[in-house]
Amino acid sequence: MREPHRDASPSSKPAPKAVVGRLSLYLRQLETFARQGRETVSSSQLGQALGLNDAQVRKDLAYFGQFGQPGLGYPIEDLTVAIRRILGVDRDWPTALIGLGNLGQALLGYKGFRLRRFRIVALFDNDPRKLGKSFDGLTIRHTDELPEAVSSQGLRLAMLCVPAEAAQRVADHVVSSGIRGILNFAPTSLFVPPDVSIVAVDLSVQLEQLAYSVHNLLGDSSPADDISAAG
Amino acid sequence: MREPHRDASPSSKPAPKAVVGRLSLYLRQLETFARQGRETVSSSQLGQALGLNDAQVRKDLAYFGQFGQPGLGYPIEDLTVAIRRILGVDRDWPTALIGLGNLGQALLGYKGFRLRRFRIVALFDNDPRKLGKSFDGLTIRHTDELPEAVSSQGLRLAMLCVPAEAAQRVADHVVSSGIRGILNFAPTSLFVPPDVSIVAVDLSVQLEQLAYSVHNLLGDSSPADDISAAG
DNA sequence: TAGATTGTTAATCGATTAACAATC
DNA sequence: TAGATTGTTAATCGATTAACAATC
Repeated sequence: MREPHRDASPSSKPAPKAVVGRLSLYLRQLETFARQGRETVSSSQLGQALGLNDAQVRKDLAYFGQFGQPGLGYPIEDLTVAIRRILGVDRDWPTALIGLGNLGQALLGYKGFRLRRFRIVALFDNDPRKLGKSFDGLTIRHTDELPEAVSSQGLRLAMLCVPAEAAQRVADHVVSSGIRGILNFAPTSLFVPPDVSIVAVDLSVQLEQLAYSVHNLLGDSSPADDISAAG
Repeated sequence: MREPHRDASPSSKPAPKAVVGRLSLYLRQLETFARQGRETVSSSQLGQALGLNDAQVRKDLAYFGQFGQPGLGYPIEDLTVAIRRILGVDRDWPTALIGLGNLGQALLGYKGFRLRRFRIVALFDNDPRKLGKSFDGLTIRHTDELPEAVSSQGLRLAMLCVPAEAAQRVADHVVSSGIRGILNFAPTSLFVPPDVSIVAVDLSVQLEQLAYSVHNLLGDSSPADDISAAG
């Protein structure tokens, strides 16, 4: 048996957003290592698997506590449990899906979310042709019914897949219904109060970044021959 | 008539990745302004619409040339054209979609890509049950046929929607087939040669970031009452 | 013990913001 | 002209990497 780690938040500094993003990557990689039957991992091994510097791995983890043992590395099982708790993915997240166009319907079927305990338990759309239809055992309701659903179903997050023109209006309604986190798939910037979190998934922006680098960086000159990693 | 801007790349410094990402946001906002009939915009107006600092807007644009006029701001039409050219979205990008599970099928139907001239013109999947099936007038082929398709169809980008376990293997094949840009939807880190660009779209990581901030940042303490923006 | 590896401080690097002369 | 706004330099802020004593 190992000693429990000392403290889940030893320093008072809040973790930067970039650190939290990497925490998700660490979790996923640790799960992969665990499936391979490994029991410990060093910061350099974990970093290598993700294309990150070993010092960065140690520093990131140190934001949240002391999880490793000098000379031995990090216990995979314990660290996995700790990161799940830090991220808040050690419980279910009842989630509303708003907007059932192409993308919305796909997200509904996407297994990656279920795996991570994000449960889509309510569907909303204001298109009269869609109201009342069912997907996956869930009936599409009008967003007027959001506040009721938030309290009766304990909704905490919403995935927003509505057209750009409607996004801010719907977001305002989502927020006033009591939801505190929005994953925004609409291609537009949203403004929300500071006690609401928002994460933008901007597919066109990401494709444009790809186009830029293929177009500008690689067409003519080519850099050194190392290897680059990306999630 | 206005003077043309002086140079599309006046400084020798390469643009940081973050700047390129914001360039996409500027482009989208400029298109919105243009639809509203506006002809010029100042850095502070553009920044405000996106939740960015005005100095940052000016500095970002200055990486690529002199587009504005002191006292007047930026001409929307000209700047739009310039940014499209810089990003490389002033032309079609023939794109392969690899992996036609839930997510892949949804991306095929997603109109946002077409709007931006990313054309999905070839489908690949190695599941025997899917081979030969058609979507949207395109027949699903085995990835063995990728090299041929790259040369005959001029494919330049690939969207990778295969399971995590297969992703690296398929990516290697995609790269050896001559594709130079990958949009990776598989929840795993990929390693590619330095002359290949890769952008990760990691939905679970993004949802976990959302869970973290809802869980940790907002539950207890709440910060000041300004407003935050996100794409 | 000797070798490995952590947690953390210091050094480096890069990105954002403020300030302002130049210019429309 | 006076007011507005750019492009750019300097100041600030934050994030990454290197280095190393402490520790298993």
